[in-house]
Order: sequence, then C-alpha cells, then structure tokens
Amino acid sequence: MIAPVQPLGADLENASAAPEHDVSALDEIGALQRETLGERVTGELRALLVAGRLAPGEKLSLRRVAEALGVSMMPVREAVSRLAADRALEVLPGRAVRVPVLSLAQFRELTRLRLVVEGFAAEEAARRATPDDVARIEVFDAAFRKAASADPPDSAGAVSANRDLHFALYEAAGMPSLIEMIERLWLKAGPILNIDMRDEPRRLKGGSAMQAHARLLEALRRQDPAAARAALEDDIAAAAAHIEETGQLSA
Amino acid sequence: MIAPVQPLGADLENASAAPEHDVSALDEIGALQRETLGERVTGELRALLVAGRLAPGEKLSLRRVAEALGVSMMPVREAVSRLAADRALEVLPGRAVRVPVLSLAQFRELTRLRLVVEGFAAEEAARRATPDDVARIEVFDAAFRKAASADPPDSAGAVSANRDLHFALYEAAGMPSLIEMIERLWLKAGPILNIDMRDEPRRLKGGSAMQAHARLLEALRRQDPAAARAALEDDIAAAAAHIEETGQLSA
DNA sequence: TGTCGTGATCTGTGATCACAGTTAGGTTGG
DNA sequence: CCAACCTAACTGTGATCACAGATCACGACA
Repeated sequence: MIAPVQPLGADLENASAAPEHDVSALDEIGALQRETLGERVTGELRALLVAGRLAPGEKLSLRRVAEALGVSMMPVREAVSRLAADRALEVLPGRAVRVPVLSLAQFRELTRLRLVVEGFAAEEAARRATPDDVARIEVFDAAFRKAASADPPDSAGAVSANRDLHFALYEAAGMPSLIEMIERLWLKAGPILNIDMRDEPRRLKGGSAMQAHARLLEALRRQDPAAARAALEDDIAAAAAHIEETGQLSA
Repeated sequence: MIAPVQPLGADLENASAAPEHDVSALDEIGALQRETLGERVTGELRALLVAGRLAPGEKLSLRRVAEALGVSMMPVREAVSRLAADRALEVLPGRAVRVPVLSLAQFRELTRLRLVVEGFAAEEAARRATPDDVARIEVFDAAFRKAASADPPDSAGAVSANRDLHFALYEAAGMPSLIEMIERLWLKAGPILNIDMRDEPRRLKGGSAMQAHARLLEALRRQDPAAARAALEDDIAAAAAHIEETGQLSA
C-alpha cells in the first residue's frame, strides 16, 4: 500500500517554481525554540536536583520559587507537578512540597535499577559508539579528572563533568527513551548522591570513579559491551557503597 | 432540665479514665486517602491510555475533558502536564494536545526497553514470589483465558485481565520504583498495543499470549528466573511482532 | 512546668479571567 | 470553479483571586 498522503514538504524542491533559491534563507533559520515558562522552570529545578543543590528533605514553596525566578506561581506549579509525577519531588498531603528523603531500602532499589538500566545502556553504547562518541566522552573524562584532582577538589565541576560523561555515553546508545528513563533515575538519586560532595569532596580522592571511567573508555574503544557494562556497574556500585557508609539514609 | 452541653464524646466509656485501652478506636481508623482532583483526572487518563481507549494521534481538548469529567480546567491541566512529562501525551507547539504517534523506530526502542525492564522484573518476581503471589496471578490468567476464549472474544476484558496479570507479576518483585518505571512504558505503548484489540480481536485467538502466560506461571512455581524471563520476553515479542505486521506505525 | 487551645500566617488547590496564536469554515475575488 | 483571504471560534498559557487546611508561636489553664 502506498502512502496516501505526501510527506510534508515533499515538493519543496521545484516548489511551484516560486523562490528560485536552491536554499532559501527560510530554511536556514531553525524553528525558534518555543519554550514555555513552565518548561524552563522544570529544567531549572531538574538541574538543581541532579547536581545535588537541593538537599533531601528540603522544602520548597511555590511562591518563593516563583519569586526567585521572577515568574508567577503558575509555571512553578506546572514544573512541580511534573517533577512530582516522576517522584523527583513529593507533595505532602496538606503541607509543603519537598525533596524526597530516601530510605535505605528505596536507595538500594534505585541502585539496582540503575545497574540494570544504565548497564544496558553501556552495553548498547559499546556496540554502537563511533570514534566521535568516544572522543566526546574522553573530553568529559579529562574534565572530570582535572576537577577531581585539583587541590582543593572542584566538587561542582566534578559533579557536572561526571554527569556529562555519563550522558554522553548513554547518548551513544542512540535510544532517546532510554535516556529519559535514566534521567528520571538520576533525578531521584541526585540529591542524595551529590549532597555530600559539597561538604565532603574526599570521595573524589579515592579515585575509584576515575579508574572506572578509564576502564569504561578502554572497553568502548575495544567495542566490548560486557566490559563496558562491568566498568559502569563498578562506578555505580562504588558511589552507592560510599553513600551507604555515610549513613545519611533514613530507616 | 438535662445537663447543659456535654463535651463531645465525654461519656463514651468513662472517658476520663479512658486511655487505659491497649488499642484505641483511633488506632483502627486509617488515614483517609486524600486525593486531589488533579490526581483523579490523571488516573482517569492513564487508565484510558493503557487500555487503548485513546488512539494514537487523537487530540484532546483541556476544556472538553474538563467538561466531560465535571471539573474545571485546572485539574486537567495538571494531569496533562504530568502525562506530557512522561511522554504519554504530547503538546504540539501552539496547537492541541494529542496522544503521541509512535514511529516504527520509537516502537522498537520501546519494545527493547520493555524486554530489558520487564524481563528483569520477571526474574526478580520468580525469585521472590510467594504461593499467594502465584495464586493471584493464576486468577488473572484464568480471567484472561476466559475473556480471550469467549465467542465473540471479550476484548476489553482481555486487555484488562492481561494488565492485571502482568502487574501482579511485577508487584511480586517487591520493587515499587520498578513498577512505576514499567507503568510509564505501558503508558506509551498502550495506545498502539491495544488499539487494534477493539476492532480486531483476532490476535487473541492465536493463543500465543495464553501459552506464554502458562509458561510464565510454571516458571514461577519452579522459582526459575531464567524461564520466567524467557516466557515474558516471548509474550512481549509476540505482541510487538503482531503490531508491526499491522503496519499502523508511521515512518 | 507541662499541655492544650487559639489565632495569625502560609501552604497547595481550584476557579475564573485575559490573551496571543492557531485552526477551520465561509465568503469573496479572480 | 478554484484559490485566496478573512473572520469567528477555539487552543493552551499565564495571571489573579478565593479558600480550606496545616503549621507555628504565643498564651491560658491545670
């Protein structure tokens, strides 16, 4: 069966002979991104969460956030609504909205899911990564190494570079929905994973993350899915073990 | 003249000496569930999506939905906002909000993710399922078998029983976040997976689903994770293959 | 001194209004 | 008869207002 309708813009070339330009200026300008205020606020809050800038248990006020961002309460409501749907924030019955406090059991479940999902992503990335992908990851690895090795360690820079490195890896898998899935996991794990970085960058000195990243990169160059998965799992497990040791998790 | 006004429940049973009960009546009553309108609307739309009652590409109007549900536009906005965050609905730039239309590539990615995540859930369920869990799943299996074998087939009943069966399995894994993850996948796959059931229940007659369910149950009874995963993967793959054959997916 | 009631203040939720942008339908001009 | 325009209805977004419920601090009572 033939497609009943022409694909949009099927006859753009030789289009009615109207604008005789091979490439019109109109084709150059991309559709300017129309981002609603609600989406912008959502992005802002997401960034704060994954970076650990919002501590578990911290309470947010719609009106305060709205005022801080210079918008009305409405877009903030929408953003909180979305994040609450993903359990990245939680709204207590009649009280305020706050960053969820994970129990030990919840944190362990989250870690197991990360091992499964991100491990799969690493495998897939190892199969499909192009040299360009690997080069991109190497750049973030260098940035992470530099931030972590600095004296004193650049915690914020390390957290940021670590995020970029991981998601550059997941991008290489070429599965958009998978990335969204992992972003949701990071949204939940971010606050507890990165909260201590602020006051306690000692973990970076251990070097386990840098070692895992090195093994990961080598596995990518060899296109070895199993090794890539193993390296990433070690990275996740080591960070999780450190968090559990700090004992900041509730019962 | 009777005593003026008794304090509320003052003489229930020698109230002053009251708290001598080991268990007060106050301990019996559970906190009554407080569900906001927004949450209720969200649940309503979610049910419609997973059941395939909303077709891919179908457009929704906030005002129409609000009127249909007898609420104001506000709760509907919140519900749509949440579902859009999960890509279960999408809001076109300046137009309406509609049920996403999956491309073939998107559908295949979704299927792969389901194999990974739901396969893991099946493994875990096989390890942890109690006889009660298995019995619960068997009930839904019987309901599904009955609905699918009826003449004419009870499509709605089969879809519903199939959903109950799968999520009873995932519940047995005892991982709440995992269930939410799977619910999001079903939210995206539901419309395309179940749309044809309405007009074309022929697929049920094939019996591949019933066979996979039987193998799954047997694996659960034997506590065999690998077999449970294999059975579930066959179930998912068979349904996905059928959908691809119908060719309702866009480019 | 400890406990409970009470009021002011702040919370999220829901409704209503205003608006820019889009869509669809009908009409007009060729 | 067809295409282009134009208007009216409808879209989601955002702001503002109203309200029930929760929190917290202060004060009165036991």
